[in-house]
Amino acid sequence: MKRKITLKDIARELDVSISTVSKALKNSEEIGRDTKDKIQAFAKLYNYKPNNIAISLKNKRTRNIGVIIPDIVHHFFTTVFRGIEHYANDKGYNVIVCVSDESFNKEVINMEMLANGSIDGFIMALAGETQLKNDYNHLRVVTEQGIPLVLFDRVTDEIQCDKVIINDETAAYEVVKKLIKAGRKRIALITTEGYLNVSAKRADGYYRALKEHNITVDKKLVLHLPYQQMDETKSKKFFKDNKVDAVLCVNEIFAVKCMGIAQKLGHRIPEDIAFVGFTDGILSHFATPSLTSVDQHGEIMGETAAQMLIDKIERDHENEEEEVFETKIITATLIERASTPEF
Amino acid sequence: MKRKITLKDIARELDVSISTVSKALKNSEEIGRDTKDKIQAFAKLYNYKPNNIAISLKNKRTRNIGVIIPDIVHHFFTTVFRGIEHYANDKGYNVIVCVSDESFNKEVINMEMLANGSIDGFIMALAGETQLKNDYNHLRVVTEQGIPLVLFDRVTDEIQCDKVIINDETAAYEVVKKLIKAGRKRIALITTEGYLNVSAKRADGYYRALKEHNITVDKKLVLHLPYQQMDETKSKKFFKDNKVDAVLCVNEIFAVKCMGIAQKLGHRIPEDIAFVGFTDGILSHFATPSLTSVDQHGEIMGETAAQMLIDKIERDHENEEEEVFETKIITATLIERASTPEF
DNA sequence: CTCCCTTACGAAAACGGTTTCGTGTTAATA
DNA sequence: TATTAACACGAAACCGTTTTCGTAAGGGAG
Repeated sequence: MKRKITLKDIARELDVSISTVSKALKNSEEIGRDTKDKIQAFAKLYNYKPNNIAISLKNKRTRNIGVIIPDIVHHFFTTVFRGIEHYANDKGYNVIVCVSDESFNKEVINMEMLANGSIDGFIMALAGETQLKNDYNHLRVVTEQGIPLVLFDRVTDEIQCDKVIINDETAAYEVVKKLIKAGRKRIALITTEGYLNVSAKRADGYYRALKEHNITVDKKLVLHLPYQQMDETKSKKFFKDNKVDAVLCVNEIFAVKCMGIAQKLGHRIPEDIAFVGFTDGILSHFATPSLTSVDQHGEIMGETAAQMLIDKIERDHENEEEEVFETKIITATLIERASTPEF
Repeated sequence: MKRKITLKDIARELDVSISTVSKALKNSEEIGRDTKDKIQAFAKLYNYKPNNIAISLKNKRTRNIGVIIPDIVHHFFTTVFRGIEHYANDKGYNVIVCVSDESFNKEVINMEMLANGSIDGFIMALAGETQLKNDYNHLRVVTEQGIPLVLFDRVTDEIQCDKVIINDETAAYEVVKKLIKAGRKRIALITTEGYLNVSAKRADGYYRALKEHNITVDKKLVLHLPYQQMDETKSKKFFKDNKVDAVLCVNEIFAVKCMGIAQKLGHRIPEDIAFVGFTDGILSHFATPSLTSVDQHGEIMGETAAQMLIDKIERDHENEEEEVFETKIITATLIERASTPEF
């Protein structure tokens, strides 16, 4: 087993000082041609690579960024992650991922683990539980320590930091407007239980569109389902009890599942009921009929978040000017497929 | 901005030595009650947390593990990742993820980046290109340095290390056997182009089942499609040209897409054609009809891999006994749904 | 009073680098 | 020949810990 070789090893073998070796490997002008050649050849021969940890300690920079997301087996979050990973890798950063499983405690523990020197900055989407508790102390602690933080998608106004979100409210508004223009009168909203920032915003857009077109909101047409799982009986009852001609769902699972239920009840899609979902994932493509869906451009969100974070990390080292925080808004786009009439 | 406090800061403030502070915070018997109380109180007040990087440097252990996978927007890999992350987190390890994008070069670069001290061990699934090139030198370099490595799913016999795989061959064999028992005569195989270890094994199982039941293999019934995307015209032609009554697909995308094509051509599923896919993901649940699929138990694979790796990492520190490598085989199970007749 | 053993703490090396500054040698210049 | 600048390199501090070893002070025994 060949243990890794260090500067000290090279110095000893070649009978020079450690500083000389260090400089020679950085091709410093300070070192003579012959000595440099000798050292560089030796280093290459023995495949010398500097130890990242030692460099991190010295520079107080790890070139790692920490990503904390609620779930990883989830199309949108993995898409964002891909964007982050690509951008970060390009810039020479590695990504440490922690999954909060929507749990407040896990989120706190993960942040504390990483905040003690392991990373140069955080990118995260808040756990559902955190949003519910409305407790962001762990975020505050981290930012006060001067660790850059970028929130995406699941954000909060309580914390001053960079943010990347999509125009959820407007996107929902536009979709509902299109449905109204297409002649739909009884438009349902299927959303999550509990408090999720993004669901609430999508609902806002839904309400605004209805109001603007003088459609009175029928509370019966808003169905709340448990997050990330389906309550089959509840949704079946919903479609039996209510006459609807269009449905906006805050995610694609709800949409696809409800399309199935509606179809079984004899409704034709999109003739009788039009369906639109959020999160343009794999399900939307392959559903029957294929689902018209709001594309959140996760990869772009990820890239944007990573760019904002790395900018801040690298600027941090130059000066200590007043902090300015930005919120970037990604524009969602509607991907039209077979579950809606042509708009 | 409160910068992080160090041992040195505490020592200075309380007018004791750094060593005393270090020992006091570890509750060492060496330090007097009063001094310990004083130091511990101060540390708590100022929220002292040791710097991970410094500890890593000192201990030559990072408590990070590196995971390199071909893709992250991919149900199976994220499932495995979830298993890894959960187990690792439980044991106090963090996970650094790199995505090779199926590229040999990226895989090599990522490994080199991480191998220089950033991680204590690797868990990886080989990139498609790596399997094609059959070049595993980067893996060899790493293992020779004494860095533990666990391969999963996409493995190779060329490298001696721990491995976790599923019984792909047997699983495919069993499926095809069931289809034959159910009276199907013309069973097709839809697999990937190029060289993917797992696809090859699944094909082996397919051939073995046919042979054992004296069904002559019809090369026309084996369709090769480009990986992770669909060649629509090619597959449409396939179903027009060939009369088949069952199809085994090496992934669920192929299966769901081909079901759609077959249905459009007027075939009933499962009466005319039965479909079985590999990778029991979200698509299998929501397809119409829902897809009978081989569950690869990704989460268990991930946990198993993480357990093997961490065992090895932590054993490494105890003794330098002869290395023993294991290959653990996870048993895949068939999830029967509506795309097959009842077996 | 001396000797020795605890007790309680500090000095220093080590982990593997980077970087500042000092210095001996040589050659050019006055 | 004396002065000096350029060159080439080394010593040492530093990043934040851990850990070994040394030692001063104090108390008890003889």
